[in-house]
Amino acid sequence: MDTIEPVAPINMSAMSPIVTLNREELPEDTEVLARFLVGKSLVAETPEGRLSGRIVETEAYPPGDAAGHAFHGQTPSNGSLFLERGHAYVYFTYGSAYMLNVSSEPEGIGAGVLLRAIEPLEGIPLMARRRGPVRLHDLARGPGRLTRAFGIGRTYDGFDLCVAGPLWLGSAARPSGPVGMSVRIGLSREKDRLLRFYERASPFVSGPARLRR
DNA sequence: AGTGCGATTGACT
DNA sequence: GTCAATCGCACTA
Repeated sequence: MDTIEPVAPINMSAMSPIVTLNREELPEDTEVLARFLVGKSLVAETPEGRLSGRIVETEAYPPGDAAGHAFHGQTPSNGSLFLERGHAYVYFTYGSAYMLNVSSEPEGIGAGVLLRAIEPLEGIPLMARRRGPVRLHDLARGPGRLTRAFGIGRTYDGFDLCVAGPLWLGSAARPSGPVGMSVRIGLSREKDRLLRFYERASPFVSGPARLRR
C-alpha cells in the first residue's frame, strides 16, 4: 500500500481542549516524566497551520545513563539536555533524521525523554505533504518520522515547551489506555533497562512487533 | 585534519 | 525481515 488511506473524521467533540502543560505539572523525575507524557499532546504552530498529536511512545534517558547523550558531559550540541525540565533537545543522526527530546531534570543535570511516536490529530494534510504517501499510522511513527511530519529541525533546539509558542506540550486530548514498558530501541549500551513507554493498544507505536504487545 | 560511530529510515527480498 | 546509506559530532593527533 503506497497511497494515503482515507482519513476517518476525527471527532473533536469527544476530546478535551488542549492546553499547555505548566512546568510545575511535569514530574521531576526522567522516568516518571517519560511515562507521564504518554497520552499528552505535542503541538506545533507553523506558518502553514497548527499541527498536533497524541504522544504514544517515549523513552527515558535518565541522569548517568551510559546510553544518554549527556553521559560524556555537556557540549555545545547537547546543552539543551541540561536545561530545566520541559525544554526541547533536538539532534540530527544517521545523516537523515532529527530526534526530539524533552529535557527532564533540574538545570545543570543532563537527561531527557525521547519522543518516539505520535498519533496525528490536527494538521494531518500538512503532515502528509511533508511525509509523502504513507498510511496515517505511519505519519509520525518513529522518532525521525515524527520530527519530519511536524517540521522540527535543529532550530527548535532549546525551545521552552511549557509556554505557548512554535512548539509546546499540551494536556491529553483523550486519556491514554494501558501503558506498556519495554527495553529501549536501537541501543548497544544499557540495552536491558526497561525505559521505553508506549500505549499498548495504539497502532501508532513504532518498534518491532514483539515490543508492541 | 582524519576517524569512527550512531536514541534510523526506506528500499528491497 | 534484512540491510546499507548518510553526515554531524566527539575524539584523537
